[in-house]
Amino acid sequence: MTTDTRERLAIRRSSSVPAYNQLADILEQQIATLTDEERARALPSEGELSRQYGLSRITVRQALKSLETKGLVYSAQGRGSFPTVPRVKGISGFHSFTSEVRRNGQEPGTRILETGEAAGLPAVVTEKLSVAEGEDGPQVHLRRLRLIDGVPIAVEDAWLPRALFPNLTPADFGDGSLYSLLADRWGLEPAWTDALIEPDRASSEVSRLLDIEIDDPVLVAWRVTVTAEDKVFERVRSIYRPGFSLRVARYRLG
Amino acid sequence: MTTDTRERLAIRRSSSVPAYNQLADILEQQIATLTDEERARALPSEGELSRQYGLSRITVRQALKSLETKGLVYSAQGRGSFPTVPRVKGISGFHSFTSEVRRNGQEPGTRILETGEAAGLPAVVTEKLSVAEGEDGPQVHLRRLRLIDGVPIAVEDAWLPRALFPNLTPADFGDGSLYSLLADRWGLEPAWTDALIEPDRASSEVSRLLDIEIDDPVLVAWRVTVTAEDKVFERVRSIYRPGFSLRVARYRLG
DNA sequence: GTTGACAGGTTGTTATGACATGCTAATGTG
DNA sequence: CACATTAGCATGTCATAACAACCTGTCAAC
Repeated sequence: MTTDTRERLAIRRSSSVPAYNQLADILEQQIATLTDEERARALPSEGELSRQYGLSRITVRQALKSLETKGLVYSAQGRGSFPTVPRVKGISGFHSFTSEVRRNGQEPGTRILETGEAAGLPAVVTEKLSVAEGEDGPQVHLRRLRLIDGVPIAVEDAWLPRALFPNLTPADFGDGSLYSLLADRWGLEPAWTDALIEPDRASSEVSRLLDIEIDDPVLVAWRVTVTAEDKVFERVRSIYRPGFSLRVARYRLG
Repeated sequence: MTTDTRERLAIRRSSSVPAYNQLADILEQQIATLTDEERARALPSEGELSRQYGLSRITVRQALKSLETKGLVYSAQGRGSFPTVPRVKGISGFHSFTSEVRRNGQEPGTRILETGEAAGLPAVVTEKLSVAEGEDGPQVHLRRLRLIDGVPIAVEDAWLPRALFPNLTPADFGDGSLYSLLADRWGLEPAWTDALIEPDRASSEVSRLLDIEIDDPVLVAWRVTVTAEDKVFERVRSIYRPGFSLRVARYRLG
């Protein structure tokens, strides 16, 4: 197996994708297919990878560093680099709902409840997410119901700043992934999110949408998502049904 | 001011602290004292910093990269590096409760409710945090009530693996910061955390401790914290009172 | 059998150098 | 004045090199 498989996983120097990114992708995929016993062993050493892929050690380290930042591996001086152990399962409210539910082996669903435009953000949003005066402005609004295997899981209100997405219209909100659309048309991707999570009781409207009782305990998440260049991408309020667990995986401390 | 101040903030090459860490600390502190207008401007360029501190560009980049990983700055090719904008306020359930409440300008309090030892983790914990068979083992248990300005905020159950903290006894749980103790005695620090957050109703016991009504909506957080080398540091269940917002700041996506 | 020194392998830190790529503002041209 | 070009500066990528710090297993000495 080895030689043949490895040949296909070579770094393309002509590609516009940096070599360290290509290597990181290769390693990430290899790690994903490891058995539990193999995960306990060290990855090939930096020198080994350097030789195998014909890259300098600096480039190899850059690839490993990016995997470490993602929380996929850790390095121990004198010992080597090792895959980390995934510690929680479940759905995160932070990444793409659709792809995450699907990766979890379940069927995601989305129903658009309402779309529109607004001159600014509602007061609750500016308060919860401490939006500064100058940061407000025209928004595109989107209200969706999220489902897993047909069961309503959350009511989501999203506000997208018109300034960042000039030609975006409510008509663009189709079946496809919203994030994919925004990445394709404007080349913008979410990189970070800040959130506030609080307990609350279901209002009559929410109870109707989520098919639960009024006053049932729900979880409310207020999020602001920014790009790598710290531009606000969207602001979201999500209301999750009781019994649903929000997953916060690989959160960096310190 | 300039010359004098900058002289004191020099990199000590004899120190055991790496130069890039020293520079990162200097920059982090400088950023913290910037006015809003100054925060909109770029930091000194890599070449500038390189000259100012007598470091190679690689070392400067390493410092900037670590600040970027923390979410404090971002870099834009062709333009420079810039401080990011803090987007949410509040208390995080993930870092040191004491220091975070204090930084927020409030007075933290902790009351130890119960300490003890156990042969293993309770079933709820192993289930929620999907603990593997071999990963269980003797634990030191600690139950605390957390307060802010005298108001009870959360009931926290923490389980620390005996294997990682050999000589730890319930008697060690004093007034001081638990994290500081663990760092001093065993040289271990939390680096990552995985969490599940879910809504629930207050039980009679919780309602008594938090001084709320039975069935009030509360927020339950299940967390497992690991060191940089992916060793389980502690597992915690926290139950937060209604009205309290859990902050998840600078969570990396993608 | 236990201990200690040591060799060899591993990651960590730092330097120098070169070129690629992207942005901005000045310059020049119509 | 409006617009295209361009020089200069910023970060991004990648190579080579050297030494430090740390860990593990081997082997000799006790």
